[in-house]
Amino acid sequence: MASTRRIGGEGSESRAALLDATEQLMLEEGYAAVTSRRVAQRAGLKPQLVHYYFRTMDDLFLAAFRRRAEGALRRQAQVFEPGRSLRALWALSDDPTNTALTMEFAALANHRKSIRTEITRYAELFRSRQTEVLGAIMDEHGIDTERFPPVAVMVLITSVSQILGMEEALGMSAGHGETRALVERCLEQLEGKQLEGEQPENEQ
Amino acid sequence: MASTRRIGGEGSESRAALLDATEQLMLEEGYAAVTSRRVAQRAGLKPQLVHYYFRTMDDLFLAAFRRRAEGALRRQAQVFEPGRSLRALWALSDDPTNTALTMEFAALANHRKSIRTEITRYAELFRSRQTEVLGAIMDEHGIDTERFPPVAVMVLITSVSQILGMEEALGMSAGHGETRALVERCLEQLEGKQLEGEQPENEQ
DNA sequence: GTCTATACTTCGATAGAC
DNA sequence: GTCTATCGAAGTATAGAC
Repeated sequence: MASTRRIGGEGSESRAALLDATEQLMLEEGYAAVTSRRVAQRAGLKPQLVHYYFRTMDDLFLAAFRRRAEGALRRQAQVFEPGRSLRALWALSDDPTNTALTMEFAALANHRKSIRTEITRYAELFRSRQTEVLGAIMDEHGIDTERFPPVAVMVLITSVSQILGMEEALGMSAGHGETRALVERCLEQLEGKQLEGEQPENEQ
Repeated sequence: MASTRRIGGEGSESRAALLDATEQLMLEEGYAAVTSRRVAQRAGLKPQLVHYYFRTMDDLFLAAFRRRAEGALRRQAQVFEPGRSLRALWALSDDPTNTALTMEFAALANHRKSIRTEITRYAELFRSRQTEVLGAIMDEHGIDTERFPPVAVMVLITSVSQILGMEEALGMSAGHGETRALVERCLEQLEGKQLEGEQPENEQ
């Protein structure tokens, strides 16, 4: 009971609206545009409600990030249940909204310690789960996981999709078509032939 | 002569100090920490000098970015003169200070139009020059540039080095060792044997 | 080229009424 | 749970003296 001040309802409608507004602002104008006044305005509420529900702006960012991260974890778990496929793994990484928001949160984390801790925590959780799935897929396809450690391949996949998303958000496109085509060829090749001993040109 | 106000010396010592301070702040605390007051304080000057040399904060950011970009272009030109090597290309991409600053400027560009234009301009210039060099190197090594378009390979290289740098700035390291080792193996293999027709496992 | 002084805006956060 | 009112801090930018 540090400071006896006020409360903040969890399942509130206004609260959700504030989180939505936060995401929108981050996507459209960057995290610096997320101020109590602007978030409230976007949500059709008064600025003071931000502090009622979140106390500090850091808390708001944290809540927004956690909501996204938990959603992504759930989506990830769903996608990999039925028939685990490389393509699903790539599609999940390549979601534009996710890549843009991730980059924005990463930039934010550069100067907010409380957020940095949470981001790295979730990021490593993601990576370990994704690596687990990827390793299984690679085994199924008979890919040499000594030469191509799943975690390294996972870093490659994540890197490419993140940068493509980020560059596209900036309006860049040079080389993107060729890159996506290359990725596509690799996926086709891997999904087409299973359990062959030949050396694959795939890099994903 | 839009607004007849004041001047701003180009080769000034204070000006350079302000640009240095800007870079430091961006690296240490993110672009949001770059305010006229804090930049001046870091440079041991008065806040008003920022506006004397740069008029607006956007001008300051632009000047800082251009200085970096021009330096990088010069460095790039130097490195590729003697014996163009894949390793040099990778090392240039993998410079930690550059990757961190690039990400920070990219984040900044998300909500400052004047900066976005300049960043994409330079980024596409970089990519085209790097692709040119990479294409030549790949030809020398007999790599099939139909299957692996140089520009796509360049996107891969850039992606991996950028994300590794960004994650390391955040304190992450999961999979980095394995990824660097994988890149290293690819470089060795490519530099070791030239002009062989066999299908290479390289992904760079 | 650098300073003092200052106008104006926006921000985070809190107190207290309803 | 939402409102009015408000404090103090920090931001950008400009005018004008030295």
